[in-house]
Amino acid sequence: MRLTTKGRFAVTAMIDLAQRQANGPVTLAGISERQKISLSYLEQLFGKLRRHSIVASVRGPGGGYRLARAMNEVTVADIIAAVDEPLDATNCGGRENCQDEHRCMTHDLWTNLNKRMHEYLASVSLYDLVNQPKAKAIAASVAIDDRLRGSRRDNAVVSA
Amino acid sequence: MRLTTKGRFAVTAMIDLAQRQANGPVTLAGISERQKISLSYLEQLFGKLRRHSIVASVRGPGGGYRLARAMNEVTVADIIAAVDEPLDATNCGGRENCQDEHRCMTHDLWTNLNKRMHEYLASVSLYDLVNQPKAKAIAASVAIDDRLRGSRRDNAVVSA
DNA sequence: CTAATACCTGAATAATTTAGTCGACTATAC
DNA sequence: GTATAGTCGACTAAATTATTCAGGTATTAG
Repeated sequence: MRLTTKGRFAVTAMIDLAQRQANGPVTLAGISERQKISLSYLEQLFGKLRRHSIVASVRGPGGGYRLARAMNEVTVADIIAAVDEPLDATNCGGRENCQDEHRCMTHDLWTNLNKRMHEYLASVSLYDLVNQPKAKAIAASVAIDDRLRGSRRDNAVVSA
Repeated sequence: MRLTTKGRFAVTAMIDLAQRQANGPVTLAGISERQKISLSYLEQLFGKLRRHSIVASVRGPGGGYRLARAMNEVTVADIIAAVDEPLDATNCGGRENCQDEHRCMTHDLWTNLNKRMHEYLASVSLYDLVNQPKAKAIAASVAIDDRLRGSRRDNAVVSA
């Protein structure tokens, strides 16, 4: 699981779409203008989102894109996975010779963190983002945090 | 907050360091060989980690790197922030003209998700990663269990 | 039917980031 | 003094990200 500016564009565009689809299909031209993302880049991203059945297209005048499922059925993980395709199988993709004990151990630890990240992003839906009662959002993240043992929780900073 | 292969290299290297530092300073050459990361790339990464006071260096023969703080005082967010520097201030970095109502709203929603991501990564320390229940042993026993019971585990892909 | 709209596709390319390489230098242990 | 190992800077190759261009196709309006 990677989290890059590309995924950020996709999530931002999807939030825009989710917010506006009530009035019918949303055009990429509109998203492009509102979110300042180049139209062709959006076309590439939405091509992938469509092929992953996250959005559906309506062609012709008055057309555009709409969500293919309910808002709470679309997670941030779905969006990022659709757009980042290459799914980056870890270095030693399962069967590569992990001769060194320690090498394999580190590898396991990393993939485990990766898995947790994925679970977290899969727990946040488009619905959560758009209908964000702030208390709810915090409660959700705390619930996730509680599943971790012995971790530090004091440093805030959040300059992400 | 970005999560790229660069951050992955840094986290992997830090896990390796954390596991081995009990025997004294750990050399980059060793990490390079074990984790298959080019030495010079590690030098770049550890230069940043050192300048962020996450690791400390010991020069000369027998030297290497050690953690600058206790394992549970170093979070994944710390590591990634140190290595990914540019801290990617969101498009409209606070004071850019957010004339369109909707534009600003989407922006807020995005930064909120970003913040939660950061909080999550800040809740996972190096200690958590290194001292987690041995995935390997568990995986092995589960595999045996499956053969005995003939049960089917839907392997949930997670190929993040 | 025609024209306008908007999705769809692929290719070329610029910009940026990632990753690796090289060469010279500094501190320290022995 | 010599070998070890970090430190620094600059250069380069490869990959990814983002944009632009140049065509298409499906659908609606008139």
